[in-house]
Amino acid sequence: MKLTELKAIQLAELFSALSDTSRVRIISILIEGEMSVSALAEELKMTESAVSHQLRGLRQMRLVRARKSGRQVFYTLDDKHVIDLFQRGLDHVLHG
Amino acid sequence: MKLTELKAIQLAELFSALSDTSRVRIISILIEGEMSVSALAEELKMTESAVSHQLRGLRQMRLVRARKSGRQVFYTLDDKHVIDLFQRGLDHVLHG
DNA sequence: TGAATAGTTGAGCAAGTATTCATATATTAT
DNA sequence: ATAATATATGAATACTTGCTCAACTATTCA
Repeated sequence: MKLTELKAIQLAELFSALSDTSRVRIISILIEGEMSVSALAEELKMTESAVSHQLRGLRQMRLVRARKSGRQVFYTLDDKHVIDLFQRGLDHVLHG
Repeated sequence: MKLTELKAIQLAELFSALSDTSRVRIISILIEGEMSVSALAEELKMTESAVSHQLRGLRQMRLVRARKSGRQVFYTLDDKHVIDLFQRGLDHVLHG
């Protein structure tokens, strides 16, 4: 197939977005709908700081979008392609 | 969606398999057909040791299978689901 | 048998990453 | 204005990971 080095890097980066347990859990929750940082933190039993750090990464990868409302920030999923990959990966894990 | 911790870990591990440039390049070559370690190493301009280390990981994840012939070892792809994920990821990278 | 070839493996190192902690910013409430 | 709340961020730390190097096994060739 002979990928260029650039394409190989981009592909690895794409999958890296989903290669961490915390990010996987964040995404699995956001599939239900938008949620604030503190609500995510409570759900995940993680500190708000740790969640915020991961959300920054997901933001930079354009996987989530932030909406500010008062002093809260609500996050939603923003990349249909990656979410589709996520669902397919999940199918694989759940049934064969 | 509320994944169990175990499922989240398994999903992250699945995507981790494809989250490194070297592994992506190895898989992209093996899509064409089986290849020996040294041939892979030459194609990828990597040492045989580095390739062998990555192949071990891919073997443990059941992504590739090894076939020994004389003193050579030929590797082929072994997990259709993950290869399907790979192709979808590639589509995403190649066209939008 | 001895030398050469193909691959594997473990140790060690360098680079990357996720979390915590402390601090900073922004918004709301009193 | 002050205090409290929600989030973001930088530095430090602990952990992970991919590579190199050296040593090892297995196979073929002379």
